[in-house]
Amino acid sequence: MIDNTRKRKWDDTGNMQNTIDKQQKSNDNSLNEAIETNPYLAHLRKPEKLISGKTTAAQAEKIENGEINPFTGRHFTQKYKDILQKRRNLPVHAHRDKFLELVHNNQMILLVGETGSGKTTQIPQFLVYDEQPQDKGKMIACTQPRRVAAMSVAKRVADEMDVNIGEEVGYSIRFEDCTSPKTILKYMTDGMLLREAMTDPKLTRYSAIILDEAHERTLATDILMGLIKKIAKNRKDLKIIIMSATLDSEKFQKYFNDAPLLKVPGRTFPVEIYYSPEAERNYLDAAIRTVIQIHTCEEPGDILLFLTGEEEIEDACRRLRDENNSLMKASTEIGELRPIPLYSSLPPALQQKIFDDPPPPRGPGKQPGRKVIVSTNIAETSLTIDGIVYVIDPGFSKQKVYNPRIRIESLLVSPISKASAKQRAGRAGRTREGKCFRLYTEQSYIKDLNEQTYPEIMRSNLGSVVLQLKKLGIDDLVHFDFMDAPAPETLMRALELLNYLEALDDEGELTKTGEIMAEFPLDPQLCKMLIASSKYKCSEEVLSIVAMLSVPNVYIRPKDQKDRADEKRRQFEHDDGDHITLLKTFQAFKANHEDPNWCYNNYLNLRSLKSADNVRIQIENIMKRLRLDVVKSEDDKKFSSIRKSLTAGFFMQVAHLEKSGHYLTIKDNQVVFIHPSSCIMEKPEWVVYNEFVLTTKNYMRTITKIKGEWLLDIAPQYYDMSNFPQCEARRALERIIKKHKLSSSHRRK
DNA sequence: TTTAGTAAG
Repeated sequence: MIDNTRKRKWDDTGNMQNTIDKQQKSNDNSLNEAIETNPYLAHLRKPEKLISGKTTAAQAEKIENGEINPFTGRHFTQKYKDILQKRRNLPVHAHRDKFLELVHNNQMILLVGETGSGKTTQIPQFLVYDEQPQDKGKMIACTQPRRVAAMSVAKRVADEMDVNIGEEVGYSIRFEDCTSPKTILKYMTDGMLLREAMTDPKLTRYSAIILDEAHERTLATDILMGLIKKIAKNRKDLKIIIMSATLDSEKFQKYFNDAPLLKVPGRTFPVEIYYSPEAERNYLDAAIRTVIQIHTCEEPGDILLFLTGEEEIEDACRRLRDENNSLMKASTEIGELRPIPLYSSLPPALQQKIFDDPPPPRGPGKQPGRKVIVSTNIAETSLTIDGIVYVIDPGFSKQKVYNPRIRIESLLVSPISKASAKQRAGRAGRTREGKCFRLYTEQSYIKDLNEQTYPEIMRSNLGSVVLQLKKLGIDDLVHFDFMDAPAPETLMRALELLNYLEALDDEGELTKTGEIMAEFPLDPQLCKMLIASSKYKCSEEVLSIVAMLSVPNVYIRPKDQKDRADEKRRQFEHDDGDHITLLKTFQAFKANHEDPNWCYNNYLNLRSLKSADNVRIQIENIMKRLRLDVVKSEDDKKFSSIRKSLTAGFFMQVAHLEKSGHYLTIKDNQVVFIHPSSCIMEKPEWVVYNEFVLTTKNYMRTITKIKGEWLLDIAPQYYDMSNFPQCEARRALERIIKKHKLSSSHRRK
């Protein structure tokens, strides 16, 4: 078979005479010469060697343009060659030499590349050709904030490099390690790299680390930045590249010791911004009005409307459907307006609808229809939708806030930042020129919006983070080099929690228990509960409960079928409380062989349950590795053992029933109520709760009844009467102590 | 008598 491409190649490098001349030069070298020049012998060629850390774009491109894949020794495929041409058109390609020059002369560099610049796929490859990590037995890591991104980019880059995914190019995310000893380029979630740092504190297996999407400032990215900065001092051979879309470059440069900054333009279309002339009283009304205006007056093109939450989104969709019905009745010309909701808890099949084609015109020559996607800020970063031409931005989103004084994380509808507003507007310019309607005044944009959203580390409970940092060997948290330091009070709260859980001793040193706890990808309270369950011999059951507590709510309750859903849920309920209900639900799911129909009929979220199953397997493996007993409890003691384990982890989240009939939380005496979703109907004297939610009232959600004496037995360090405020709970506990002393002295007699 | 922005380990 004559292969056309090879034939052409022969003619191109052509020059048969030249080849023959060369072959005649020296008999000794003739074989080598032939291998070098004869394309039919190309597979015998040794790939041209690049010198690590000293390559130029031209040298690297020559190899990329060649016939043999330097990483596998195989012939490049036609598919590779096709993709290569497209890669060369990416904006980042024009900056390859500049990038290499910066990498050669600096340990750390910052790279800002707008959407469509190709930075996430190309920069790691530029580095692979330059670093030659395989010769050093090392890898290059590129982190992503999200699992899907790590996975899909890795697959794309494996194609681009003409290798099999999981071999030279791989990825590593929770539940899936798709790498091999051959791997030289590894995409991974930022959290995963942080996990690796716990066993390999200097990250010795990497010769270069790329932190991508740094502007998102996830908890893990922030910690990694501090950590890597520290590692860099002791590992001069480690290259570090911080990449992001829009980045507060001055702040980043200052933090990274004035590292040089490379800017790469993106490939997007201009978006025209329109502001409201005056402040809107009700942004939801204004948003719906704007949708209708666009639909009736503007050119074809889909709309993306940002709202704050599920309920608001469903409500807006309903109203838009009504509006559409009246419009269609009023005119036969106008196209259909089809609202599509989008938020994370929506079942995947419904999420897919955002990619459907817009509705067709209602007849020949009539106006086409239009999709309007009504979304949370999931569409701001996590999901990109092509075909959006109009964006409506009311300027709000739900954001997590943490109040260390009352130790509560809650969600609050808050104004977005300028960075967020720009990101939202950008969503209109992905396919062609677009428009963004901001439902606030320009004045308000300039004066009221913060430049950047507060990073997560400043808005979160840091229990887990502090445990991880301790495990990473960071002893002095107060002086750890955070880009933005969390509030001292937040750190104090975390240290206090870990001390009470006996993960840290009074000097703040990690204890043996703390070492074990840090191994689990769970909140400290859940870790403690698991460890205790081994002692109380019910770890099989507690494992399931922990897994169920670490996934999104499994109980589905559609607005129009509440009663039926509640009735179905009742079959799993147990008098001891909601934790046991979770256990029974999970057990029923397994007993029914994870059947999707069974889930559907019982109003259970299949996705959540499957994910609980995955978590459970992972946690069980960690327990076995740490030699913690995984045992099934004896039936007669089962539920009290489980409740004792719960108490061992959550003794700081206890409420006591007062004579008034209200619950007060322990020590800080907040009035709290049992969440209406709880299966507990009568009011037990003592309850532990999993979380505290602040809505119309202060609610405890997912609660279980316990006994006062357990608190004294299991957590004497917290229930120390010499350090306990006066209150009914204290008096109740003192009565228990007295009774116990009495009965034990009776026994002694 | 009623919540859930997003993501990660």
